[in-house]
Amino acid sequence: MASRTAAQTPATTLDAAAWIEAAFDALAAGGIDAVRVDPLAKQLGVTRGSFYWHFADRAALHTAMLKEWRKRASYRIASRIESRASTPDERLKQTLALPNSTSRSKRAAAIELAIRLWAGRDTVAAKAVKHIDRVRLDYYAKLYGDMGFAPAKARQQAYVFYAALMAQAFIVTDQDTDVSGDLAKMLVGE
Amino acid sequence: MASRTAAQTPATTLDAAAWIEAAFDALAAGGIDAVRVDPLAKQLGVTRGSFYWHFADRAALHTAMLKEWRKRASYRIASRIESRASTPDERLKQTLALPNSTSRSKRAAAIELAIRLWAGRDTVAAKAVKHIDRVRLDYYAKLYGDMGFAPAKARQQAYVFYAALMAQAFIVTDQDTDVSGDLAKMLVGE
DNA sequence: GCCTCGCCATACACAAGTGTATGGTACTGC
DNA sequence: GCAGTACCATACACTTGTGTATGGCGAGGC
Repeated sequence: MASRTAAQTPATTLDAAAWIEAAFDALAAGGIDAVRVDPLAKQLGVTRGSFYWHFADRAALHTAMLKEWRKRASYRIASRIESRASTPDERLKQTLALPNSTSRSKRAAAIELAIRLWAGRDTVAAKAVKHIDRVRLDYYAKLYGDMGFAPAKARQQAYVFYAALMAQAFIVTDQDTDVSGDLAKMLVGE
Repeated sequence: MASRTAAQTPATTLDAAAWIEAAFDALAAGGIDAVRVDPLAKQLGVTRGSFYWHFADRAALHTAMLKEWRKRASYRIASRIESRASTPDERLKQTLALPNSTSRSKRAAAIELAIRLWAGRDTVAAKAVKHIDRVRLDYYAKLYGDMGFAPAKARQQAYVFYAALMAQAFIVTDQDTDVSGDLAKMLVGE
């Protein structure tokens, strides 16, 4: 639908990926209802004619966003599983130590929020969230299992770990009290 | 602005509180951008004429919602502090055991999500979230302190507790795996 | 029994967004 | 060098929402 003959993109033209990227910006800013064709076109410097070339309608963009989100979230986990470079507890600590004050991380947090709110009224979005949550929880549980925890206990630890990780994105503390280090000791270092 | 001569409400007429309540429904369903005058009027069975009697404009409703949310969230914590009926660990367990599958709890969770997403672009909403998060964290930290934890450790425990509590509302697990009991043992019962 | 006032309906002008139809342009392969 | 095609602009009809201005209607006060 949006594949040129060669793999080149002349930088003057747009492809579906550019629309999706701008759509994620809008999603982070104002939820799924803010993902509108006209504002996106203005931000991209084109008209709606471009959009309706790449997508059938607004709903098509929304489903494409969900697909892309699933792909990225799954890929991120998969690539961590592949890179057998460190011990499981170090991996958990590294995950907790991910920056969460940059604009990039704030965008990701807002996207997580928006998609979860979206999932409240859209079954497709709900399925995507449920799937990704399972992938992540399975991964964390596996790491805790590798650390020696029994399966049931590892799952509980994974849940609390995941909760703390998400909370860093959602809970607004005073001056970003550096809890990541404390959390690492509590949840991993023991 | 919306006070009758007597405190009676003839049940045929509306007051600002009814609008705010419907606004929270819309907020839970679709975020702050879904809080629109016309759809609210249709749901309430009246026209916009009623709305612009009680509120100056749409922004006035939004600020009233924030004020109401702050009031309720603060009141909930305050009333728990007042009711010195049980031990701190039992209070924490009771908080974790709150139902989270009912439509009422799902609405509350969606409101939390929507307001936090809203806070990303509205400074007033951000202040409200920051304030409520501090109130809640202070309360949980106080309970952990009463349990014997040192202040710093109590704050960390409170953070993880709050994170797990919020995660129950945000994370979508398979068949509502009953983690609340396990969490209580992990986070409170030791 | 009128008169005020709280409350809501109606009507209007305006803005923003959707989808569609159609035309234009630049690059492609042959 | 020409036809085809990928990509985008333009114009149109339609829908939804905002705010405002004004009119109506019922319940009490005097």
